[in-house]
Amino acid sequence: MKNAVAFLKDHGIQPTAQRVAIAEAVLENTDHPTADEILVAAQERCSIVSRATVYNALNLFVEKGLLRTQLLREGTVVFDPNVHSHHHFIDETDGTIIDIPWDWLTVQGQQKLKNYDIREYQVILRGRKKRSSHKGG
Amino acid sequence: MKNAVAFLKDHGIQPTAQRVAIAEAVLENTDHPTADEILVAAQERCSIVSRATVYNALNLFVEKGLLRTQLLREGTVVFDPNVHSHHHFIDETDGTIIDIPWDWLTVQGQQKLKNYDIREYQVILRGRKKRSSHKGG
DNA sequence: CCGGATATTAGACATATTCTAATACTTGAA
DNA sequence: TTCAAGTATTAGAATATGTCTAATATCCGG
Repeated sequence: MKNAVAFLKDHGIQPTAQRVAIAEAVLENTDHPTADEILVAAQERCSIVSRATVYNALNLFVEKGLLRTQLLREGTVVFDPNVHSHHHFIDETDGTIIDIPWDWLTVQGQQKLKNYDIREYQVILRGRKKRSSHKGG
Repeated sequence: MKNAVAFLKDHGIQPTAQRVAIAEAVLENTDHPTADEILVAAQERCSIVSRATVYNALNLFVEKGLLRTQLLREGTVVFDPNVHSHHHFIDETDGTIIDIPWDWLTVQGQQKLKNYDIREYQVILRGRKKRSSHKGG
């Protein structure tokens, strides 16, 4: 996040020190962090940020379209700065969540669902990431 | 659930009065209830059932393969007596969760995911159920 | 009926999230 | 700079889901 201040302003969000720290902690984070993980990262970054402020800011960011929540972990919501359509893979060994590009997968058969107005969908896959032999992973 | 007692026995579960009430409350319930909803339904059914027993029994049923948990609602797990592969549609107006048969949808492109061992997957769709004009729904 | 294994229970505990009400900051105008 | 109004932050209380504990109750084979 090169310019979190401008990014927040562009979305009509007053860029306070706390919000900038929270934005920097989450907006380029592809690890699907929880609110608590974002709290820790934001506190490391610059200022004294309270838990309530992290929740307030995250909910505001979601409302303003900077973030989306995803139901991918038991007991807690995770935050995803990728607000475009995509799929998710969950590694069962350690719970790692990985974004899967939208165009890697095609879902066919939606004409069967003619009684439903589908606004969005995603494929959620579970399994294990293979360790590739010659490249890092 | 015509014979919850036999069903529990078949799965190696001692069929106490509480467990039978819980089984009857959840095993033919396609509404994807939460633990708390199951507690209420079980209490209506027959006996004094405590919250702890509901959680104990539900976790046991999951372990023994009678139920599966699904992450489809914020803040709480839901229980699904359909333990076979299927998809889910979530009605955004009221949160209703509807099972979608496995063979209605086909997911293509999994060769792109050659670095992942996929154990299972499902499509999660969100939108609104249309009211069909000549049939109930 | 006895005793050991198993099941149930209330309430304590842990955690995630929201609410409340007080305090602090920001901003624009005088 | 100072003021006031609006906005943001905060600690801690409140709520909700779920687990744990330790005491009690039930079940079942002998």
